[in-house]
Amino acid sequence: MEQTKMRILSAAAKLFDIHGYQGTSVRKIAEEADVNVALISYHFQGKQGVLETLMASYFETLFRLLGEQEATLASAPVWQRLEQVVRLYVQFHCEHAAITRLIQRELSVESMLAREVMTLYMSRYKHGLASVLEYGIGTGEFQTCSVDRVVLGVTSHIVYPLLHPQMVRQVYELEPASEEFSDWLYTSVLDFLRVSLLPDSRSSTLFHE
Amino acid sequence: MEQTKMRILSAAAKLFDIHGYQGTSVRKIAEEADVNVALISYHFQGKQGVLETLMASYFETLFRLLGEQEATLASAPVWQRLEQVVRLYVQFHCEHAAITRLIQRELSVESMLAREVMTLYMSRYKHGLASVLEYGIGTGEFQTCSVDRVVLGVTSHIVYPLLHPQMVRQVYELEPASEEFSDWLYTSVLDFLRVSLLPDSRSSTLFHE
DNA sequence: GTCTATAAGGGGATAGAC
DNA sequence: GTCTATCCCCTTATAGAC
Repeated sequence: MEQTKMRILSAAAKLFDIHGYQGTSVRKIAEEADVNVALISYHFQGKQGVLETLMASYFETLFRLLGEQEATLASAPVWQRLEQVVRLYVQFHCEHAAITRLIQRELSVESMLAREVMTLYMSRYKHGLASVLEYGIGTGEFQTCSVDRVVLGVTSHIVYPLLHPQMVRQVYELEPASEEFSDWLYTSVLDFLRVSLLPDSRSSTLFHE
Repeated sequence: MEQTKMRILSAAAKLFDIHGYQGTSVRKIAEEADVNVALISYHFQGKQGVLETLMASYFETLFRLLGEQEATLASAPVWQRLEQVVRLYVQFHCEHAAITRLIQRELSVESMLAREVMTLYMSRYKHGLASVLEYGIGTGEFQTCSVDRVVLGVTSHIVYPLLHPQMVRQVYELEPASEEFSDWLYTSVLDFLRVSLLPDSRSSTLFHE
């Protein structure tokens, strides 16, 4: 049943986030989902299938949202488009913090199981931001700079705090899942982009080749 | 024997980095170290003891280096002290990239084994950077800002690329272990700090409360 | 300090009944 | 689609010989 698959995915997302992928057994997932163990293999061909399904659905959702936005903003001024893309990235990561954490963590394991699947997703993931930056540089509205490095800077800013929610709670006294946190992150990243991309900025070699 | 302990620690650091802590078995560590399995329990009271020893030695080394630097630079101008502290952090993280990756990854697991041990280390870890910033703000040489947020920004910048060495290789065409990468990271972080801390910067709300 | 042998348990996956 | 029972492998840790 479709409901069973959803229960398994929810339970797995929760436990993978708390204990890590390797630290979670299919038995624990079944228990948390209140579902028989064998159903995990039946519906997802095993534990790795659950992970891959989670990742796929995460990225497909992000790409769908990016596509929808692209359609409505295609002719808007480039800075406004950048603002909207950044807002989408920040909100998406915050809303799906647990899976973001899971993906980023597993991605840092060199012998990751689903590495081939991931490289494809990551390339489209980067392109969502990079394409707007490249367009702005092309029209001369943005300073010439290394797009790759700016994208890495933005990603670091957004993702790193999500990787350590307990630190964010202590240091920021902000709930990582809250709207305040999301808003603050959005403002920070835009400031960073302003400094990196807009001319009339004071002399800085930041992210410029 | 002391050599045996070192062989185990080296092997464990390598395998934990490649496969993750949970993904590495004591048998594989023993094999990689060319040492009998039982010696891991004998010398480190089990697998977790190896992890804790690695983490402890990592932080003790960093804190010792910070202390030595503090002693020689105590009376230097604050911006120069900041430069030296940042250089130390960047170089240290790059030189010990594998253990940095391991620690940051395991730290993002909510049910991490050695969490109590870690919180103590992390507080001193942050203080190394924060103390210089606070001093500079106190003398009025740095703009008033949220020290915690600047420290998080710096940490994100340094650590995130190290978490994804394969991405760095593709995107930057730089070897994450190389001196060029370390130098670039140093320059980037200093630029970031200049924008965040020094007055006469163009209007930016970045990291200011 | 080092080794062998073994204990005691948990892991993922599946065959076959319903 | 769901469940039970089971297989087989690998895990960590340790007792006891050397």
